[in-house]
Amino acid sequence: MATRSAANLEKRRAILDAAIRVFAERGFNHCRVSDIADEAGVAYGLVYHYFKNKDAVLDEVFLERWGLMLEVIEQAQADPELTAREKLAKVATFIVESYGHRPDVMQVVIVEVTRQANTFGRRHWATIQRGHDGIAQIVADAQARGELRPDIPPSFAGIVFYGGIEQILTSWIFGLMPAEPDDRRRAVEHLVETLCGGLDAR
Amino acid sequence: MATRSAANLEKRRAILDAAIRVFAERGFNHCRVSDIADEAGVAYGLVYHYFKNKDAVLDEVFLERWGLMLEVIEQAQADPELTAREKLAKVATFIVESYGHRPDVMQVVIVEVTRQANTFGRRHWATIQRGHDGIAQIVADAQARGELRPDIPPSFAGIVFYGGIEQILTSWIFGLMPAEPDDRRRAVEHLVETLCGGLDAR
Amino acid sequence: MATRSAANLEKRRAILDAAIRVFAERGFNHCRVSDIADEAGVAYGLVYHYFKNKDAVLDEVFLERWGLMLEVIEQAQADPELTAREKLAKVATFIVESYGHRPDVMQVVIVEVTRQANTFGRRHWATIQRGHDGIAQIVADAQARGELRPDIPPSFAGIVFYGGIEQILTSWIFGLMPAEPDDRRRAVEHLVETLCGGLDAR
Amino acid sequence: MATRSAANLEKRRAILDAAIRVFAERGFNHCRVSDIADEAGVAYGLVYHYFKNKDAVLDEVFLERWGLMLEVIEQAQADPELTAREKLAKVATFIVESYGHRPDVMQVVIVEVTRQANTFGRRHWATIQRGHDGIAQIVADAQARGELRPDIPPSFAGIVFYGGIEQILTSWIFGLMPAEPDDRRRAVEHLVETLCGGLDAR
DNA sequence: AATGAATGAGAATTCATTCAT
DNA sequence: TATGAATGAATTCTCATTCAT
Repeated sequence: MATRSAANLEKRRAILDAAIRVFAERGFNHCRVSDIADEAGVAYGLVYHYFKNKDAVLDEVFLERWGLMLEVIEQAQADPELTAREKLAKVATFIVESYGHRPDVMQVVIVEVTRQANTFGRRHWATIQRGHDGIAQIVADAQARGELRPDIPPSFAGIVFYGGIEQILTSWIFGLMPAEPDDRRRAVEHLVETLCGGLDAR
Repeated sequence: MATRSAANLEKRRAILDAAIRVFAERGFNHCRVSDIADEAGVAYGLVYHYFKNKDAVLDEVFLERWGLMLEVIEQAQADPELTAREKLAKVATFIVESYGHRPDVMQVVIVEVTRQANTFGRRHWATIQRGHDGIAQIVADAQARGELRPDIPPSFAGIVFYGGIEQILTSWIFGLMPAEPDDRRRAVEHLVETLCGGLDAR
Repeated sequence: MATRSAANLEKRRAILDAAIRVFAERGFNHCRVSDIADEAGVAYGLVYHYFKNKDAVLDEVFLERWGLMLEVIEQAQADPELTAREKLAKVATFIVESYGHRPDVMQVVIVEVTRQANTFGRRHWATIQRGHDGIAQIVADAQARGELRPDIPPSFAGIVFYGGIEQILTSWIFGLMPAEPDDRRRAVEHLVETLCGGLDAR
Repeated sequence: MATRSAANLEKRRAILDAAIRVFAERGFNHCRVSDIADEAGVAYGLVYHYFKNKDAVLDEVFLERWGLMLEVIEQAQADPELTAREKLAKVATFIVESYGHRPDVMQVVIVEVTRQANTFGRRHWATIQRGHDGIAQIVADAQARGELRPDIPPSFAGIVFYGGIEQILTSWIFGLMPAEPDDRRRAVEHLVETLCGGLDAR
């Protein structure tokens, strides 16, 4: 029975993983449900057995990954040991390394969901915002401690920070910038350094 | 003949303006060519007389506006009178005030083109990059003059700057932040202040 | 073994009863086999254990009830004690009271089978006709006895009688006429009186 | 211009006529929209140019014919020269001869619409009822004039009359009774004679 | 007897684009 | 320049049925 259930979950997982691959390769709108099924090696109808429709597959791909990110943001924010810079670096590192490990997943999350302001982005707006808000909270906390300057609205900082990361990943996704391990590490450093230290010469 | 031509250009213009309205209202993918024609008050086929296809209409909406921005960036970059901060503020102001004057145009440009990494964004990637590059150039120039710190790659700074603005506009477009004249002014100030001054307390 | 079998028949019966409910509520074509199973509280596949397919379930619902009606018609026809009017009233009463007791069953029989001339109606045409023929026989017998006029073909009378009842029940099923006990009693009286006595004033 | 318009209407008409043929031959549910288009000799999409969807085609086939019948009923009812029997005969004759001239149309109207209590029948219930009501009005008028007995509710008589005719046509449609010109003439006579004169021997 | 995962055929609908007038 | 009728490719989703366990 446990085996049965596990086998079933395996098929469901296979569909999700196949979806990530074909969504990343062809884009959500340019792949058919049958492409997912073929890639997963299952029958067409099984996709609809496990998912309400094609949208629901993408929803789950997004929510699964975005949920992990939200957890990291929350942990970072709540960690009393870390400075604001360390917290922001931790968040940025997680996102950037997510791309390092699973560029396909991050491509789907960003290209097909968060940047699709008219469709999936709008549907998941609240969830997406929880990410911005978490970053904003990190900033607000640091402002309250006097660690960061108080005259920039935290929500604004959160949006700019996230916008910056998203643009970086977009550049990687489309091969406009190298994304080797060192590039990724530097991206985090530069991002934190830019936003916290500022571009001004000292 | 001149009158005739002017009348023709008027119809062409009417189609473009109508397209902006319907693209902004329903999104490029959710409006039909006939919606554009209806909104413009012209016959279906006339859209195809003036434009190769539906894509070409959006292309032109995008290129028209993005071209203006590129000019502003170029002018700012080349202006020897301005500091880096002033140049960045000029660019940011142009974008932000473009949204103030024509939120529909900017919504179409951002939501339907620059954020559509798989379709229009990819097609116009080179053009979009010219914007990032212009900003990068402003940073590079300032670094060479010792006005900005030299250890952040200018191209990186350009991407983060643009990513930040795009995210701000996206928030405005979807009503997640107020976009009144004062909000827009402050957004520019905060953005420049964040990126140049940094968030760190002094 | 007997207990086992009884338990099994109970499940089978539960499926049939569930089918009647969902067929009546949503219509045969708008309910899935899983709806029947859910309503019966059994697993999907069990429906296919007891029935060849979805059609077979409806077939049985129909045949079960229509068989009862055929028996009543046969009994009425064969009863030497009854006049033609009494026989027709007996048949009409049975149908009308079937609706009184089990409106769901009669709805399914009429809406999903006898009126479906292209599908189930056609399949069960012979069975349905046995009803018309039984009524025709009642008329023919009465004509032979001089009780009814001989110049109306009995088969024709049977069709009109049945068509009249079916239309009455259809009106009830869709709430176009009240179907309270008194309405039902009067419907029988009026039907027999109309067809035998005629509408002409005397 | 008139030619153009006429040509267009011709195509529309061709689609309707083709639909009647394929609906009659295969049944509404068993034919695809492409069957209609093929039969009409037009492209698939043209069906959707002239009709909202497949349902709308059947709706129009029904309404066109049923409208004619309603006119005949109204005329008959309003004609002061006619007796009730003559009025009912006129209505019955129109229906029966409609079948004589266009058995395909009447088959579609009855089999695919009026008998489809769960789908099209329900949608057009109000329109269908106007037919029953018209007949009921004929009966009511005659009762008021003392021409028909007053103790049978006119609405009831209308339902039985219509149910009788529908059942007759259904028998014809499925070849269960001959429907030659003489059969049709006799059907009208027998129906009127049965309902007005009654089956009782005198 | 009982379960429910797995299969895959089938059909409506949309809409960009063409083209005759 | 202007019209809008005509074309037909493309894809989702449903659900009856099968079958391994």
